[in-house]
Amino acid sequence: MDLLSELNDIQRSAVSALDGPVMVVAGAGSGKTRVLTYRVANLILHNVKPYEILALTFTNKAAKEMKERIERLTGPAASQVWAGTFHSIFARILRHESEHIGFDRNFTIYDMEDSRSAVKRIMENRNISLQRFTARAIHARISSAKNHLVTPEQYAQIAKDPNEEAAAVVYKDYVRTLRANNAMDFDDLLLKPIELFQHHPAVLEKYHYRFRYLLVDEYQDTNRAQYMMIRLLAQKFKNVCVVGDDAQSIYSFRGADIRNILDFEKDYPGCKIYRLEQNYRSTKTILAAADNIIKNNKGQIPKTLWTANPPGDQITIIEAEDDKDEGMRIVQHLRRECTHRKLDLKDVAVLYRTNSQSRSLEDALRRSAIPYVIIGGVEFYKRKEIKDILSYLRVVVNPRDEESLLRVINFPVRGIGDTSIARITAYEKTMPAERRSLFNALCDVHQIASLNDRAKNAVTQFVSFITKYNNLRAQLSAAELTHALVGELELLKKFKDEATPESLARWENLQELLSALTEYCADNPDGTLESFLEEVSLLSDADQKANAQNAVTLMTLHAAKGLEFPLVFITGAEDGLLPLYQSSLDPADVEEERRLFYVGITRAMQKLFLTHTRARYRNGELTFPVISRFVLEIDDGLMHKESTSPQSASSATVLRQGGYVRKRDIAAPRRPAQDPLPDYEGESQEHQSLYVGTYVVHESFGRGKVIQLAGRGESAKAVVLFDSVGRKNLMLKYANLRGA
DNA sequence: GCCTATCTTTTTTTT
DNA sequence: AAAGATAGGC
Repeated sequence: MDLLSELNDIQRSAVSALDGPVMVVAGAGSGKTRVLTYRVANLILHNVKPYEILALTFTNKAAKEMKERIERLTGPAASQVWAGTFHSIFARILRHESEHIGFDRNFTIYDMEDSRSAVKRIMENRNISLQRFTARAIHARISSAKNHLVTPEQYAQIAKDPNEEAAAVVYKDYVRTLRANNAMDFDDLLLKPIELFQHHPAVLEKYHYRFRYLLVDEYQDTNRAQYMMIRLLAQKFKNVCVVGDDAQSIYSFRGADIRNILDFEKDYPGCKIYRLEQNYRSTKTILAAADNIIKNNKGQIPKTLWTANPPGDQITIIEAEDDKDEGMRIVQHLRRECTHRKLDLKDVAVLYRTNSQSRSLEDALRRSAIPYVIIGGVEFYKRKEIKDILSYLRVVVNPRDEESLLRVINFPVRGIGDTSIARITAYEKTMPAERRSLFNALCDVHQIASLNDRAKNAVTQFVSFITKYNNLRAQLSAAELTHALVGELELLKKFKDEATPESLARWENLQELLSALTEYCADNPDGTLESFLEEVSLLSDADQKANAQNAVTLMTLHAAKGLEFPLVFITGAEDGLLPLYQSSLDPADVEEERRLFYVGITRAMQKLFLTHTRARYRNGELTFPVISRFVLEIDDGLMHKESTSPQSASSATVLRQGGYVRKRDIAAPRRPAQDPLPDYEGESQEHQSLYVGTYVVHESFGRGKVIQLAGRGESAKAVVLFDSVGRKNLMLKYANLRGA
């Protein structure tokens, strides 16, 4: 077959260089997926065994699509290629090699919620103030340490401030707890294989031969642990091909290290480097705008993307009144563009920075009866009623999983409350170490003198319930077992009887879980309950069921990575959202936000819209954003502004000098950075003199400095840092502040 | 032990 | 706006 004729010169070289280290620097839309799939196909055609090839992708969906494409090129043998995410591939390896690292092969995979709740419990046990340090922050530090391959011991040594000292203490306990629970968190799925390979050279050797050829997609978003894993696996044969684009690195917040791509040459001397610079996806206009923006970042690998595509239409900037209006305008343009360009709804993506923005967009689409799918958001498997059932299943599979056990021990309510649990855990502490676990303590319930009979009975019943299903695993399929378990708990009946809209939604969700399991068992005849639970834990947002119906896609900018759409709307192009306020202080963070915006823009093939609002609700508070600084980096000639709606004709738009729209008569002096309360209707006259940074006097708290102002009129609030009592949140209506 | 009403806090992206 | 924490009634 003439595989190579469908590629351009550089793509062909990258696909043809079979042995040795290869890096492909692939700009947006330059056909990097094509290179990856053709490369695998080419390896197979050159008699490399499909099962000796490991392709690590960013999502399970990408892996699945890649395998399908390879299969089309080379035939059914391609199904033996190892393709998947780092997490799912190494979870499989860990189960296989579990005896080497002291875990049982049925270990549970903890998601962030589980991990956080374990951290919280440890903090409570250690009497670490949850006021001072949130479980969330401590867990974030632990996770970051793990991603940078820092052990608890090392972390304790380098801990400087009280935050890090607290985290160090918790980190040690946390590692112990997870081991005791026979559980691993997401980070462990990367860390444990490294430990395994480092401590068991023979095992590593086995995988050197197992995975003779390595391919890594989205290399710019790998973290130190992933980097180390590749290095270990590639050590022997050095057949490693990485593909990435430093301009699209958007995951440093979870440890991704751009150095991995920048230093590839140093790490793999003699490597071949190919640069894909021809973009096949977007119009000249869209590509030029993307380039305008990204060149404001320092420290990029220099490259010039070009395209043979036509110039296409200008980018349209829409200024909406508020988030509601934003949704309506998008609907209006979406309809028009779909008609003019003969596009389907599935050709349209609406992107946003934060998940919470999806609400107003959904409302608008629903009102207009336009079908849509949301990628991510509150995921199905994270909903309470679903997680409760999954927790039961996890306990059935792994009774040592204490997080799940605590979640279900009193759900549905069976009279085992906090007091009983405290008594049981007190008993647990007296147990001999080798069989000490919460579940074993429950089994010993009759020896716990402090427990009353009612609680004892409830515990006995609960234990026999779990034991029964634990034994049934051998006879029933995953779907049958879950059906029986849900039936015995009578949850469907309970939800139906309650008959509130929420409980009916739960009923539906539960039914959906049961059908998902049935489907899973049909697709995977030898799929176990364990494997189902693993698959569910490692699903990513982007793995969500393919867009079967013809519907508009709504998702975050992060989730859009790797995708393309003829028509793209990027919403909330406002300072505070893009870049996000929290990220706008550190220049390195602003650069990452800029790359995120760049990723969004380069998703668009034909036509791009950028929307921003003059007023937006955020966390229940009305804010008045200005247009994103990133939009102002685009050349004026590449965009035009959608005329303002009639009702806002009098609005004073804040623009940079020489901006792309100039209302004839706006004088609107740029409002000072330290803004008084917005005062459009003349409300809140009484607080006109209050600014961020001014000092005020409160009757009982004394003198303080205003550090934040929010809301207006009746609901106006201020955050004040008092000399005596520290930070306070005050309602201006009641606070009675006076100037100092 | 459990449920409800009422604060209080949060305020990002995710395998 | 929504989730979480706390307090008080049954």
